[in-house]
Amino acid sequence: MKPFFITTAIDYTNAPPHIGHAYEKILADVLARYQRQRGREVFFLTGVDQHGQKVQQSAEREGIPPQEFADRVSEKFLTLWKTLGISYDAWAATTAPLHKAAVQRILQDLKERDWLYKATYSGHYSVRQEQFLTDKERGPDGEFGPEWGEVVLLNEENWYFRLSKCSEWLHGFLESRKDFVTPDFRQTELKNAATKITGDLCISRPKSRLEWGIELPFDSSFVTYVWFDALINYISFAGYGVEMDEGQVAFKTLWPADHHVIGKDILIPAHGVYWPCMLHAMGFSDEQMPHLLVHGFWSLRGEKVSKSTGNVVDPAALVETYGVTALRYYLMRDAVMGRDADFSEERLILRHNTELGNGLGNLVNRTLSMTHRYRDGSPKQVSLPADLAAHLAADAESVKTFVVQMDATQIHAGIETMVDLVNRANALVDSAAPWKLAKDPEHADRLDAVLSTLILSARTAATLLLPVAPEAATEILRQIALPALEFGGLAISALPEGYRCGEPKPVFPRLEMLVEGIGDSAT
RNA sequence: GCCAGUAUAGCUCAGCGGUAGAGUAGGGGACUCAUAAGCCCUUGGUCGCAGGUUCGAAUCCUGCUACUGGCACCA
Repeated sequence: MKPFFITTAIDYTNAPPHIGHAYEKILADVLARYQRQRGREVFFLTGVDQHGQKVQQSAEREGIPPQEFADRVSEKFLTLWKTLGISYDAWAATTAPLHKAAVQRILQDLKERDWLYKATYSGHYSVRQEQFLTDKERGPDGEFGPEWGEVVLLNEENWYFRLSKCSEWLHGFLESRKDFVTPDFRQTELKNAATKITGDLCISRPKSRLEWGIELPFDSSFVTYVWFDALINYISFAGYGVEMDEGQVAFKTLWPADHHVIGKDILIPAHGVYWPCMLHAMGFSDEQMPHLLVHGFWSLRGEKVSKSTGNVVDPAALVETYGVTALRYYLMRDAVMGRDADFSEERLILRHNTELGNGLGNLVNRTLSMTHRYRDGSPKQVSLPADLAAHLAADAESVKTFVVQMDATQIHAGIETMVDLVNRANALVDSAAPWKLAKDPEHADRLDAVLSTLILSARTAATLLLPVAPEAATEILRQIALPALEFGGLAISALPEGYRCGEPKPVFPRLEMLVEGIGDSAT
């Protein structure tokens, strides 16, 4: 089977990471970990977009070289991904020589096949903002507002990609590949929008305006702008257009990407129109087109997260306060794939304390505690009575359901399946009442069977939690002294020979609400 | 303006043609292995509004309202 190839958007190194960046990477990480757990080889690519005007401007403001500025911000992302346990296999930094070489090779090839041409654009240009203005920027009076400063009429030469040559192909493609985009309502949106996107795509900036980019191989007075730099990362870092050496993963075995995980803001037109058209122009067939997994945004108490309102949530601070387990669990649990979600620390704490602490954590704790108290950690091997066998059979069904849900990228649903399994196990503890069984020697076998069943259920629950909360799930497995269950393996209804469980210790300490929330800087 | 999405219990959401559901929060009870957790029972809703189709609609259709988003020749 082809390796599972998953990418995220590469983050722009102009501003430090916020909760949305963290969410996207955790999302991709959970899917990557899940696939590895299933035994599939995984190539998980993430990275940073380091070129561009804003980086150049920010660096100038601080009086340092753009590379230094980009590296500094990149470092913040790298640190955060380490904190969050993002298990990426490759790091796509767009200033890497390998990437530059691939971009230039692709541009040269497209130029030779007449996909690129040079043309002059003339329009209103804001000297202060260093950008061309459109009618959208005009005020109600039809004039450009004072925020643009001096506006001049300017002619500028640039290189263009013949996007319009692809429009017919794109429409056909979106018609035939119904599952190009997940969720499907995004594909509908894309189809409607794609028909309105006409004209060609400007892919360059004159160096007089922007130096911080990859030089066009056939015209040294220009750098390529945004998309032919950033989007190419998905293939350049997978080995496309790069000289192969020993350690390089062969591009052909990886492509196409199983998921480009992106936010809804960059679907149209970048990933939904430009990217497939670029690939098409490069000679990729319809079968070689990747799949887009589009996620929603997090708002903060119903408000859009934005720097101007100061309600940006710093993921590093959240980890500091609540721990990586609670954050990863909450973000995956409360956001329905593809839809927007509202972030609140109350809910983060609620999810953690009820489902993880009271539910799973307590199940593990009480199970191990009783196993030690009544059986010195080693339940005797007995054949299971019908009710307990049925309980384990239900667990096996839950695993199947989980696999279906995770394969469909419905992570929130998968977690719910885990929670259901835990609730069933907790109910079993009460209905079987081991503390009563322990008082009567006649029920000795029954007690062994119940404890074994509970340990096996806890193991299954920890297995399902593993992709979402690897640290905590690993700790549970350590305490119950069993390896994770293998997906697709046969249901196991017995503990191994000579089994002895470890000492229980709370894995999910209760979280308390702080008087002042992290996102409350405005108050 | 065009195109979508959402509107169901205080909160988060599921149901998508056949007598209103889950979790959580609130109330009550029995228990004691456990992170005063867990278990059982229970109070909460004229399913945004108005029409229509149907024997029957939260579920399909039409219109309206509110909120969210995409697009509108942004190089």
